Amino acid sequence: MPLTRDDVVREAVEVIDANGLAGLTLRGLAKRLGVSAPTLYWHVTDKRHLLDLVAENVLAELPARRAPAEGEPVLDWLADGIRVRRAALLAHRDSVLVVAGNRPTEDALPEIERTIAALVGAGLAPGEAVQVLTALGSFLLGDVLETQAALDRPPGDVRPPHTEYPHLVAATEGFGDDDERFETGLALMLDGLRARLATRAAPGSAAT
Amino acid sequence: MPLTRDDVVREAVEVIDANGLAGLTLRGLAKRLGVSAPTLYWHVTDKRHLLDLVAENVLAELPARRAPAEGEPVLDWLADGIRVRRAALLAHRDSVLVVAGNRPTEDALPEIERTIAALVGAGLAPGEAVQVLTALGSFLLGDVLETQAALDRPPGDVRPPHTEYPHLVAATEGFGDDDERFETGLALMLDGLRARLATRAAPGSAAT
DNA sequence: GCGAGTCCCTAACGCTGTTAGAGGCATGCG
DNA sequence: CGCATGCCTCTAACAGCGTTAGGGACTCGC
Repeated sequence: MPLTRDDVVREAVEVIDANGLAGLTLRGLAKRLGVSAPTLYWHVTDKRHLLDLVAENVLAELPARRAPAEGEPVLDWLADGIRVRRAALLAHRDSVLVVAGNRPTEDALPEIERTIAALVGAGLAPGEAVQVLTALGSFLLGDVLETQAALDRPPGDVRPPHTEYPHLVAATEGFGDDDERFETGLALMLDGLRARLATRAAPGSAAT
Repeated sequence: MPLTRDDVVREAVEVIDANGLAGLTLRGLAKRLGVSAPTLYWHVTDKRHLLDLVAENVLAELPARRAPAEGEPVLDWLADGIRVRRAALLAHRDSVLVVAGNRPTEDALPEIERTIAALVGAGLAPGEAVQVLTALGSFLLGDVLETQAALDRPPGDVRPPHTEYPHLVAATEGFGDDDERFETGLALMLDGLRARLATRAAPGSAAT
């Protein structure tokens, strides 16, 4: 059975997961597939193209998203979607470097539309809803980027405690892990959003 | 006058600004400096090392930060610091790719200490303060990453409007520019932080 | 005068993405 | 049956990359 494009993409994902994005070479990938390097150019136009397909493949792992359930708070539903995305990104090494810069794929549009609809339904202006959604996306991207970057450089990263910085020392103790740090940031944004929605839905409970 | 390490780093920054990180090659950089490629290894141990120095150089452009003025709201002061950082990152192409993964430099510590101190003074636990600060940093990084990635891929990026997605269409109209999008996200996080501080400073104005 | 240190050079190695061009192998058509 | 057409793969090779080996000037302190 001949090699398919999907075989190539899947193997590329495995290589990246194992060796990082920098560890992905066409020759190495070809060898793993039992094929010579130029052969890959029959299945894929470019390395850049291959990476686009890899990004698509990673994002396609996201489970299809349900609409918010009846009576379910919109913000809870929103937070859940972000957590799912974060998990998907964290599941693949260097995922941010691969995914960043990709405009949303055609088939991601329905979900974006649905999410914006939910936010508009909650009281946001359409443009505002997109801004809020993008901001959440930026935070997600930055968080995963830092988390994965920290994983790449662990050797001897312990710094001698500087007693001259008392707050910093105190902080490193009650800091928590990556998930906790993420949840703190997410809570911040959602709380801000909640406050904003409150001023929209009930503009003073008296005026207008 | 012989070449100095600073000459090399400064020229590297210029090359990245002009041609992007991928456009930086040691041979090209050497030619611009009127020198052969291996000569660079006299001034710098590695390309990786050079990039570390570039990152340091970019971050060093940040103006020394003052402590919050008497009576100045801490959150305003905090927001200002973030805006300054964003401007510095946006001023250099691919800055996120260069800077990401660098643990804070030794001489960034005093400022971090000062910021944490301000947040703790406002009512946060030390660990919490670091989490909040990191979250703001993640958002900043993600925002700049997306902004710069969008700049790298502008050719024919206009998508035909899909009338099947009414909210999306409505949203693209009132969307605003990059700065506005950033300010929306920043406001979200700061509002969330404000709400959190309110519960700390005055824990119920009745209980406890 | 001379060793040490500084700053630069040419030559070359192994790797990368990528192209040129050819060949085998199945299928469908005359 | 013979033959052409697509599919899938190959070897050979190119230019460019980061990097190393080794050497050669030129300046300083002794």
